[in-house]
Amino acid sequence: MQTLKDMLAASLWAKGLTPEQMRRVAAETTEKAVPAQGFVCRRGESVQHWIGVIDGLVKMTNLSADGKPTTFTGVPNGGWFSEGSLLKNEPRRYDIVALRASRIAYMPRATFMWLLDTSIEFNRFLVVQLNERLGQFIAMVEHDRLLGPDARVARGLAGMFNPHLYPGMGNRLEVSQEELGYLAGLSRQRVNQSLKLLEQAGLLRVEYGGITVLDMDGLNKFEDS
DNA sequence: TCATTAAATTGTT
DNA sequence: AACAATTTAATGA
Repeated sequence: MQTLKDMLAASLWAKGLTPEQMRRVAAETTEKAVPAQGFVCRRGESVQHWIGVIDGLVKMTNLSADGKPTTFTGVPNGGWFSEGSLLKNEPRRYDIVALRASRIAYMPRATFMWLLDTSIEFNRFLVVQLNERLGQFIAMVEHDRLLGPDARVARGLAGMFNPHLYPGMGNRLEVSQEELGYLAGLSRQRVNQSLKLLEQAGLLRVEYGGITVLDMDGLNKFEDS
């Protein structure tokens, strides 16, 4: 559990800001508690905020025509998202749902645009963030088609520890196996099997209410068929 | 602080 | 999907 101020201070993009810039950001960014399974924001809404996860875990998800939910990625503590839709000024394409009770930071569009206009550092950060995100999604398409369930769990987990997108993550992720199932698109039972396999491979440790990553590199390289 | 109970999560079928 | 086992959190003595 951390405060909005802590989170801002820990965010990479905030490091290059002047004290005045920092003050404005802190003053205009609001915080909201979202219960588990609650909507952080909905598909179709016009995008008015850049959104950060102060504490908790959210997923970017969508419903296919036949009602099957598809989760694209999870965003843990310290992650910011929505810059793409903000820049394009289009309606939001995905539902953002809290996987557990979370506290969310909302930076108004005006503040975001102002940072974009005044801070070189902020622009630099965004370029890196967009590039990382692009890589993440490309990799995800690849994985969904080429890798088996065990590897998908492995890569999905590894993706949540991306230091560019989600700085300051420890090596422990507090997420139930059920939640991992939502993220990987697998049943809880299958996730349970996968986690055991990965544990036997020495890549992570399965714990009550979460997992601890032991070998990030190994997770990224894990393959099966 | 310890014991009991309820709730959440895991492991297995 | 259902069930049992396990862990944590909450309660009260």
